[in-house]
Formats: sequence, C-alpha cells, structure tokens
Amino acid sequence: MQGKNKKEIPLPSISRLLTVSRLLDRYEQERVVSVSSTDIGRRLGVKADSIRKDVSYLGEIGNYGGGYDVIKLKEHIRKKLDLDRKRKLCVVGLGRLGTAILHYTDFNDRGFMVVAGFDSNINKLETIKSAIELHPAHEIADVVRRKGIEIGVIAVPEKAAQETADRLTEGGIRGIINFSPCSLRINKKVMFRNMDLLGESSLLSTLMAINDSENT
Amino acid sequence: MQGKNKKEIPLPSISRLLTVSRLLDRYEQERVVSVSSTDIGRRLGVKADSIRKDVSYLGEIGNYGGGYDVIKLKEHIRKKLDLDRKRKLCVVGLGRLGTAILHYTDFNDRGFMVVAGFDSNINKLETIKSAIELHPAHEIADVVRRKGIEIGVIAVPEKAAQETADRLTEGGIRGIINFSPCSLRINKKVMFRNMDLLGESSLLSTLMAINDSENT
DNA sequence: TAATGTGAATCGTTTCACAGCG
DNA sequence: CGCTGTGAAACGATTCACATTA
Repeated sequence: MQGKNKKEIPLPSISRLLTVSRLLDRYEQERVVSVSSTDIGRRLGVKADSIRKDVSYLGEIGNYGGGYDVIKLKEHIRKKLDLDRKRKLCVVGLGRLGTAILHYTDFNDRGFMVVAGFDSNINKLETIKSAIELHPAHEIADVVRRKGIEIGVIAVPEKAAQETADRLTEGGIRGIINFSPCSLRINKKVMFRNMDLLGESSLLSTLMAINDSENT
Repeated sequence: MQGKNKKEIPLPSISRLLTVSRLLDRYEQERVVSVSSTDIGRRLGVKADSIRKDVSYLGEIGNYGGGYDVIKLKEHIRKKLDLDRKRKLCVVGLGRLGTAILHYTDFNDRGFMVVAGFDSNINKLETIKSAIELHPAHEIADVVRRKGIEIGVIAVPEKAAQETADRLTEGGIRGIINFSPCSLRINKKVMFRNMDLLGESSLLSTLMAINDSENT
C-alpha cells in the first residue's frame, strides 16, 4: 500500500539524471555555481524540457528565476537515487575482458568495490596478479553469500553464461551485468543490464545501413 | 521522396530482431526446423505478440498455420537488416579494455574486421603483440580514411574521448561505440552507441535501491 | 526578464484481441 | 485447431506551451 514513491520516475529519466549527476561533478570542480536546464541539455545532447521534467520527478528544488544551484541539485539527485551507497561487486570469467573489468579503477571512486574474481580455469587464477581475491568458479555461490556481494559481472563465454547467472543467483546476488552476447533467464528479483558488444556492434551496423538507405 | 522504407521499423524491434537472428542460428545448428513466436518469446524473455509484430515489420513470411521456418526467417532478417555486410573496425585506446576488444575474436564471425588499433602512448604500441596494425593516435584520421574503416571503438580515458571522436569523424568514420563514461557531441551523420560500464553499474545500483524500497 | 515547473498534447511502442489461414 | 498477422486500444515518454516566480 506504500513504498512506490520512486517507481514513478521513468527509467530513461533515471538514466539521464545519473549522467546529469556526473556532469554536475565536473561543474563543481570548475567552480561553476549555477546551471540552467538549457546548459545541461546542450552539454548532454538532450532537450532542455526533458531535463526540467527529469528534475521535477525528484521533487521541487526552487531557484525559479536563474537556473539550478550546482551543489544543491547534485545533492538532491544523490539523495533521491541512492548514489552514495557502496556495493560489493565480483567478476566472473577472467579472460582479457574480465581481467580488464577486475582492474577497472574508476569503480572505486563511484561506490563500487571489486572484491572477488572467478574463473573455471584454476591455472588462470594463479597467473593473474591482483590484490583482489580470486576463486575457482565452483565457489561462486559460497563466496557471494559469505562476502555479501551484491553485483555480479558476467564475462564468461556464451556457453557458460546461464550457468554463471544461476550460481550468482543461488548465492543471493542482487544485480547482474551481462557482457556475454546472449539473453539470460534471470530471476525477477535480480535486476540486470546487458552490455553486449557484439549486439551493439550489429545494431550500430544496421543503423548505419538504414541511415545510408535514407540518404539515397 | 523515397528511401525511408526501413526507417519505419522501431529501434527496439530492430534490436530484438537481431537477438532473434542469433537465436535462430542456434536453432539451425540444432536442426530445429520450425519455431513459433511463443517459443522465441519465452526463450528471449519477451511477449510473443512483440515478436510477431517485429517480424511483421519485415514484410510477410507466410507459414500461417505452424510457426516460422527457422531458415527462412533467418534469411529474411539477414536480408532486411543488412546482416551479411562486412565492416572494418578500429579500436582507440589500448589499455586493458581496448586490448581485450582488439583481440575479441567473435567479431570476425559476425561480419566485423578489426583492422587497426591506436594509442597515444607510443611505447605501449610496441609492447602489444598483435597481428593487427597498431598506430599512434595522431594518425587516426589518416588511417581511418586510407583503410576505409567504418566503425571506431573508443576505449580511451574520459578526458581524451571527445578528441578521439572528433579525429575519427574527421577521418570519415560512420559509426562509433563509446566505452568511456561521458556524453560525446557527435556529428549527426555518425551513428553511435554508448557502452558505459560505470553508467550501467550506477543505473543497476539505483534500480536495485528502487526495487528494495518497493518491497518494503 | 529569464528561467523553472507542470498539465496537456503528441509521439512511439507495446499489448490486446481477433480475423485469417494452413 | 493452432498460430500468424495486424488494426485498434493502452501505455509510457517526450515535447509543447504557458503560468509561475525570483
């Protein structure tokens, strides 16, 4: 009967607000005090109306006359979107891509702690130098549960992806980022996002083809 | 007055059709002859209606009574979405992520040829073993033009991303995949897709938070 | 005056419901 | 009868237009 206060923010708005938040970080560093929706929109390649609507979902801000106060707006977004929460994250599949993600330092500055890596090839675990704990893949569920890991990044080959998702879920994972180029069947309680390079490349290629045929 | 025959397919439909196409590859390997929209939908986590609508954008297929012929449908999608086109691709920024992408072999099976890598650090170019030609970053525009590279993958640090996009565009690139966590201003003629791990992680985290507060 | 905040109109996608066909 | 193909309805997001306020 209660608790859906945030559900009402449309997903595209949430996504834009997150990028707005990052933009505001930069403005803050540059000691910019105030920005207008037009400024933000231009910088992000989005209509100003959209930005205003997005902000309005957060609840009122004020400063009717002259743009948004950079710091206030930033705080507002942070608070409403739970941006200062810290989450533990693990990477499954330590090929080139997985290893790159494992060492992606920007995670740390943004509230994510990479606390474990997994691979089914035990030899591989020994060759990777890393301050992060590495485990064989069969321990996924155990380690996820024991360490309270909330997010799992899947960077395994296509064939192993579904199995990996199942193990993560078994360990009580709460979110998954899937780099493998296949659709996973994932428990409804677990949020997930796909980051499929092959898929995006194909989509891009098709968009290019369409774009061509339009300008003919 | 002509040429917008494809524009009418909504982008989400295109995206789904591409995953359908991959699913059909698998069915074909498994010697499955016929699939229904319900099969596909269940496998992909999508409503069957949606699949039927998507397919209908391609034009008629037939087989009214009993599902789709796997091979025919596959061919149909391939043809309409220009899927057997070959595209040359380059990777800019040869850190861990860029190098992983550079060596991503699945590209080759799906119509993409990785033909060049760039990095601003010349020393790095020498340490990377690769069959692919590597060049210093200042040659981007030249090489892109000379080799007729159509797609550029940006895997450089945030600060260098806009400059990279500009150089690629200068060389006549036609599509960009941007892995850097920032919004690029890109010429309208150039199609692009963002693959922002930090952004997706933040979005996922926020979705998780919302999901929590709903089930309270 | 310059910008926000927001109902109302519009646009695009999904879902529904059922007619059409093998 | 089962499953496709598709207009029409429902839904969700964006854009518009303007009242509102420093």
